[in-house]
Parts: sequence; C-alpha cells; structure tokens
Amino acid sequence: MNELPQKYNPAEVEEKWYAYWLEHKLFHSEPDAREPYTIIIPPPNVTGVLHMGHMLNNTIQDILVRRARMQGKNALWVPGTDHASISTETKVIAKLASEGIRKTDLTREEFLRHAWDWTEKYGGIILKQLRKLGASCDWERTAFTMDPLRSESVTKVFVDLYNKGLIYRGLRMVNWDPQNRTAISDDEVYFVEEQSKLYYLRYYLAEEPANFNAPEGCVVHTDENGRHYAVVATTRPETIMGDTAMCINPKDPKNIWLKGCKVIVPLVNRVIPVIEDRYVDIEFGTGCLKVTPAHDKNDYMLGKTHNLETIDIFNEDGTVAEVAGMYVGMDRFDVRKAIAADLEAAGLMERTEDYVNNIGLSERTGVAVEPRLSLQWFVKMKHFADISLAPVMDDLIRFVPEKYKTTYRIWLENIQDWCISRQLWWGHRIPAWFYGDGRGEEAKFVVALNEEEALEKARKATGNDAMTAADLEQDPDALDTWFSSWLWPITLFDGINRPGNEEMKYYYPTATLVTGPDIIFFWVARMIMAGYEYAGDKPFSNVYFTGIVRDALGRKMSKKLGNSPDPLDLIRDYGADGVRMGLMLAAPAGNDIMYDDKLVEQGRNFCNKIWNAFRLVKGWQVDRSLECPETSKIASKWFESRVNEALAEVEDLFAKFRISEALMTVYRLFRDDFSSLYLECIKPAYGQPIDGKTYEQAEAFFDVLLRMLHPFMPFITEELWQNMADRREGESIMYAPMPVAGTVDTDIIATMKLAEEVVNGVRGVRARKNIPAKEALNLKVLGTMNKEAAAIVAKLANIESIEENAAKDAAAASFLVGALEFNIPQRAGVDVAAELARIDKDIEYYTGFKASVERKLANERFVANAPAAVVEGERRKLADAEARLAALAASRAALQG
RNA sequence: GGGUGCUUAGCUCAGCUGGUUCAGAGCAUCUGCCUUACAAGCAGAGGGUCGGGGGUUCGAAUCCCUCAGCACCCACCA
Repeated sequence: MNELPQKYNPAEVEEKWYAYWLEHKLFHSEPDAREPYTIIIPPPNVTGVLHMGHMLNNTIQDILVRRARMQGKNALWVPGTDHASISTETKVIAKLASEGIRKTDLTREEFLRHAWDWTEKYGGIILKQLRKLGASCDWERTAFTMDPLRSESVTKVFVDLYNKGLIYRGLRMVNWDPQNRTAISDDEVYFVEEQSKLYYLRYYLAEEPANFNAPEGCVVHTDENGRHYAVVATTRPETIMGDTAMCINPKDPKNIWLKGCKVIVPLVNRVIPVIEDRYVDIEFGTGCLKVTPAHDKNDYMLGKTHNLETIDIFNEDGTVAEVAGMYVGMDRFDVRKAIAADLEAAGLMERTEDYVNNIGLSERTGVAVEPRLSLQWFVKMKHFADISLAPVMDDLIRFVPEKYKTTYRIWLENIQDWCISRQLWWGHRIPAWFYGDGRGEEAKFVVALNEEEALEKARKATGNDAMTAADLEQDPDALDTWFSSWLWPITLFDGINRPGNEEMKYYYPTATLVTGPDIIFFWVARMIMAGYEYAGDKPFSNVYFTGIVRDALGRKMSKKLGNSPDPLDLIRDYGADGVRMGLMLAAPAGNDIMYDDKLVEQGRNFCNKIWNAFRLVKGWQVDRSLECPETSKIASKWFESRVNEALAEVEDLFAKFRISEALMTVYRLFRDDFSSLYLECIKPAYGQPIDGKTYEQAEAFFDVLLRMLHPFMPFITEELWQNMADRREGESIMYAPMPVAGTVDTDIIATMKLAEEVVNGVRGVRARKNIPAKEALNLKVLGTMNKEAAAIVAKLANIESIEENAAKDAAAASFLVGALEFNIPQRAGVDVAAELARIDKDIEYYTGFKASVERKLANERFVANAPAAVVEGERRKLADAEARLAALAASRAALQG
C-alpha cells in the first residue's frame, strides 16, 4: 500500500472501474424477489451533447439509484434518447443546406434517410458521455423513442385515443413556425419584448351620410376634403389585406358615431363593416380595432361570433399569398416596410408611434410565430386533467419541492387541447389515411394501425370493395415529440404492446423522476396522464425538480455567452467524483445552482483527503501483541456513535430529497470527525506500530465511510474499497450494504465535545503565545474533569500532565470551558496586561448577558406564561453566567495579586 | 394583467409547527505553520441589529399586515 501516490489520480481509476462494472454487468437488472427501485432517464435529444444541466440531473439520478442498490433493492436505471422531432429535423435541414440540398427538393423517403444517417452518426454520443460521469444505467435496456417498440406503441395509443373520441382533427388557430413550416404548441413559443411601431391608419367611411351628425363626445376625423374617416392603430399593417371588419366597443363614446357604418380598408379598398364587441379595449390606441380573423387569435374569435369572412393572406413560409392581391410573394416583414411606405405615400397613414410589444418566437428556430388557421390534430385534455390532478394534490405522486404542486394545478385547471400534429417528416407519422377528394375540414379519413387495416376500414366506410391502397393517402404530418415521451415510463417496459407483462408488474410505477421544472407541462404532467390512462397507475412516486445550472454571476449557461464549461473537460481536470461532489454541494432541490470552479475544486480536494486518509491507515504497521490504548477505545466508542448520528441524519435528509445536505453531512463526518479527530486520536507515535484491535476498528470505520460516500463518489470509493481487502472477481462496493443507523451514546458524544473544547482552548493558547505544537505542555484544571475527556485532551493537545483541583496560577495562560478554568503555566511568563484585557472583555460580555437573563426572569409574565422547561433553562443560564463571572473575577484578582 | 417563491455573514445557502444545540454551515478572508496521511493540507481567528416599517406575544429570523427589491411561471393587448 505504500506505493499509493500522494495525490489521487482519477483518470485511470475511473476508466478501470467503469469497465469493471460493465464487464460484470453490475448495472443490469432483471425482475426478482427484491423490492424494485426504478428510475427512467429523461431521454436527452438523440443528437445532443452533454451539458451542465445533464450533469446535475444525471448525477442526482445516479446517487439515488446507487443508494437504493446498496440498500438491497433491485435498482434499475433505464437509459435512452429522444428523437426530438423539431430539433433534429432543424439540424438535418441545416446540415443538408450546408451541402446545397434543400428539403423541398427531397422526397419524404430521401429526407428520412438523411435524418436516420444523421441520427446514427451523432446519436448516442450523449449516452457515451454519461458513462464518464459514472452513470450506472442498465445499458442493455437502452431505448429510443422512435425505435420499433416505442413507435408501435405510439401508433396504438393514437388509434385508441381516436376510437375513444379523445383525438380529433380540427381547424384551429395555431402557432405557425414559417421557417420550419409547421405548427407548434403554445408551450413551444416564448415571448420577447420588441421595439416596434404602432401604425395609425385611416379607414375612410364607405359612404358619407347625408347629414353627418356625430353625437356629443365623439372623436371624428375629417380630412381636408371634408371626408370622414376612422383611425385604427395596429402593429401589423401588413395584414390589412386580411381585414374583414373593423370593431369598436359599443360603450365607447369616442367611436359611437361609427356604429352601423361601413369603412374602406386603406390601399386594399375593400369595404368592410364596423362591428361592435366589448372585447375591444376603449383605452388602447383609438379604440378602433381592425379585425383580421385569419391572422390573430382574438380576431379569429371575433370572426366566429360575428360571422366574418376569413382571408388567409400568407403562405406557409410567411410570404404573401395570391389571394391577397398585392405584395404577392413578398416576405411578411418586407411587406410591413413596403406597406408602411405606400400608406404614407397614399396619405392613409395618420402617424406612427414607437411601441414596445411582446412577440412570440418559435423555441426552435427563433423566428416570429405567425398565428395561422390550419387543420391540425388535437387531444382533448379535459379527461386527462380530470384523472391527473388528484394524485398530485394528494401526494400520491410527491413533488419536490412542493411549490410545483400549485403550478401543476393551475395549469391543469386551465388546460387547452393539445395540438399534436407537426408538419414535419422526422417523427411518428400520424396513422390516418384520407380517401376521396378534399383534404380540408370535410375530408374523409380513417384512423388505423397500418395501411392494410386502413384500407379495410375505408372499404367498409364507403361500401366500395374495389378500393385499393392507391386510393388512400396517409396524412403527411408527424406527431409532436411529446406524444411519444409521455408514454416513456410505460413503453420502456413495453406496457402498451403487452399490457400487464412481468416487467410492467415489477418495475412500474417507477420510484423517482428527476427532471427540470421547465418541462413540468410538456412531459411530467402528460406522463401522469398517460400513466393512469394506459397503465392504470401513476408512472412514478416522486418527482424531484432540479434547478437550473447558472454561472457564478447567476446567468443561465448558454453557448452564446460561452459561460458553460464542457463537462468532459471538468471531469478530465477534476475527476468525475470531484465534479459530482462539486455540483451536488450547491444543489438544493429546486434551487438554481451557481456553478463556480471553486465547487469542483472542493470536490477534487475532498477526493484527495479521502485518498490520503486511506494512505495513512494503510501505512500503519500492526502489532497484535500491543494493548489497545485507552484513547483509542474512547475514540472508537465515540466515533461509532457519531457515525450513527450521521447515518440517521442522512437517512432523514434523503427521505426529504435534501441530497446536498446529506452529502455535506457525510463530508463533515469524514473530514472533521474522522480525519481531524478520530484518526488523530488513534494515530500511533511516529514509527510506532498500531495495536490490532484499533487497526481493525479503523478499517471497519473506513469501510462504513466508503459505503456512505459511494453513491456520491462512486469511483474513488470503489478503488479504495477494492484496496482494503482481497475481493472476489466481480465483487463491488456497489452491492455492499448501506450501513443503517444504530444507537447513539449521548454520554460519549458529550464527553468528546468537552474534550474538543478543551483542546480548542489549549490550541488557542498555543496560537496566542506562539507555542509550537511539538512542545508538550502541562495543564492545570481548577476543578475536576471527566477522565475520558482528559485522556483525549492529553493526546490531541500534546499535554504531558493534567493536574486536577489545581490552585489558580497567576503566571499561567488561562481559558474557560463553561465555568471551568484551565491554566497553562508558561516558561516565558505571562503578559499581564494582555491577559487582563482579555479577561475584562469576557467580564463585560458575561455581565451584559447576565443582565439580560435577569431582566427576563424578573418579568413576572415570562415566569408565569413560559413553559417550565424554558424558565428552568433561563435559571441555569443565569447560574452558568454567575459561575463564569466568579471564575473570571478570581483570575483577575490572581493576576493582579 | 394573474400566480408562485425569495430577501439571514463577502458568496451560496440551512434554520420544520415562535423559547439553551438561535443566530448556523460550506466556501472565501485574516493569522501562524512545508508538524513524516494530505500545502488539493493543518491549527487558530474575525465577520450578520436575519430587506424596511408596523403589529400579535412574556418572548419573533420564525406568525400577521404593509412597503421595497429580486427571481421564476402562466396569459398576452391590437
């Protein structure tokens, strides 16, 4: 063991043990008689690369899984990746574009071939990276949301929901991404403030009334020719070709004169009616609203209630369509500029104003979302909201931190139907086949598991047995990625294709889901829904929401800022265990973590500490003929209790998912209690051997500590555990039982605490007087002290003799522990002035303290109302203070004496 | 506009249903040490009127009200 280097070298250790774990299939799980503990990975994007968020998230999962495994549970962590339809398709399109290939030039099949090539090339990189972290995933079970099992399940669920009437096809205003030419869900839109303009446009009256007579309070606009017009404020003048009405609030006195009129859309010269609706905000702009039902959600609703025509003036890519009649083929933003200039030129622009508004952008492409009327597939959510609210509110599924319950509830209570179709090719294709003419709302279609079944259904529906596959056309759309992810906890055990199979029965519901709160709606909520609908039970019992990893300045990590370290670089520089520890130290549940290199440095340093403590113990020569020294006996008795205390604490913290605090508890146990106290207590004098009993006890403690540390720091603990004894091939600390808290001897804890305080006092004197640690001292106790504590003090503080019931030594340095005074005679004599000053400072403090306690006790209402124990406590406080003051006064007198 | 949460040492945070383990931890800082496990270390020390104000109570970091600031989520106004 003496060959162990002075510093821990993580790289080779990590490589070696990960290979060992794989070789012996230590991550693999099969159902058996043990209690299961299952975690399903939030599948990262198949073409993604590991970032700090993944590091945090997966470290937590690994800690939970490893701990469960050591607790004797059959632990399974299932890995996999997500096909991430929009994200991947966007990347493939970009890659093709760089080669001069346009998606529109390819057939669906050709495009998919490219996409699969891409997926195979980059797919799974992230899973390889997870191994560097030490992730104990059962790689034999690696799944992909678009592999055959998962795909088949998705189709079945679609068909089933359709048959239950929970899926429908409908014309709706959706968020349209003109770059990817697809609909996206509300959740995929984010809003940013944009500096834009409010354009005030003239809408002339179509007919001048014979006797123009506006009521009192009206704001009437008249041009130099005496013609009357209304003014409409809009941020989107380019949509005027789609105007089919102007709307005023019936309660608006300014605009009441427009009631019943018809106005002319500027430039377009179409005559449109003025309608009235209380939706219009009287205070905004002029109180007149142009209504463009095809291009605005609210306008669409107005259009429905007022039976307005809908003119869709944009193409899929955001250029102006034929039907607009002007600016055809121009991009929407170019049109805005052009139309503003043209309106200006035509004298139809009243004025413009600077204006800040929120515009919706597509999460994937960053382009402005265009509200667009289109035919899409939807899942009715009412039913799902009904079945998924109570289990969370009743803590059947426990959310950590709890505050997300409210978020969840509010979302469910306001749930909207889920748009699940995407105009993409990369994804699960919608299993609906059209027949006959027309693809609009009136289109005829069948929903089926495959083309064969579709044909059969279509024949039945039409009564036309001559129908062939050529008469069918499958809906070209793909499904929203989340439509496969929401089944993940079920499909990983093939629970859709083979309901109630053995693995489902064993592994489902899973134990804990670890994920970010940003996907609570996208994913967590929908898995709960799917769980109850398709597995008849919750998908998981706990949801642990992690925070976001930020930089030291609190900024989100992003490629743009370049403030995100590459996790693999960190692992290389600090070791996987160091990085894991660094991240976990700063990661209370639900709190964002401010990443700082200092953290992983601390982790690395701690690894080194463990390493060196091991070197120390392993370096001792053992002489079994030696008696076990008293101090070692005391130390062992004490440390056993300390371990039990810490174990109980850790158990409690894990139950509360306070993992960072659990780690801190073990960290302090190892560093402060084990290294600084226990090892120092049992350490034989230099060059001397250690007795057998103490050595074995120390080894046993080390073993316990390694097991406590293993879930957090798997590599170094395996390395040392393997080093401690001859292990069988295939044996691993991964399966060593996690120690369980035993009884705590509070007396020995108190004794050690006292010893620590005395040692601390002696060291304080050494520091003040510049007495080297090597120089043995004599200690006088002005009273008596616990013998065990005294023995420890002698060893740790390098005391050669302890004299009890000693007389006050005026020439000695002194300190107090409680009311007990200690003196350390000095060779050099004492600095009376300095000593007096110190004593006076103490006297001042305790006098004030005593006064405040006396005040409290003098208060009759306090004595009458406070619980007896509290009052008693105050009395004791007073007595202590008095004793202490007396001791101080005696010291003072002796010094002066 | 609606909601949730936060504000405690220089930094990151813990302090549960009010009282002797209430003012704590880690990191950082300062001082002294290359003491034969570890300088990626050891020993010692300093540092906060618990965001402001008010209230309840014998007693408030803890409960209530209010003000201020911050963060996040939802909705989105032409």
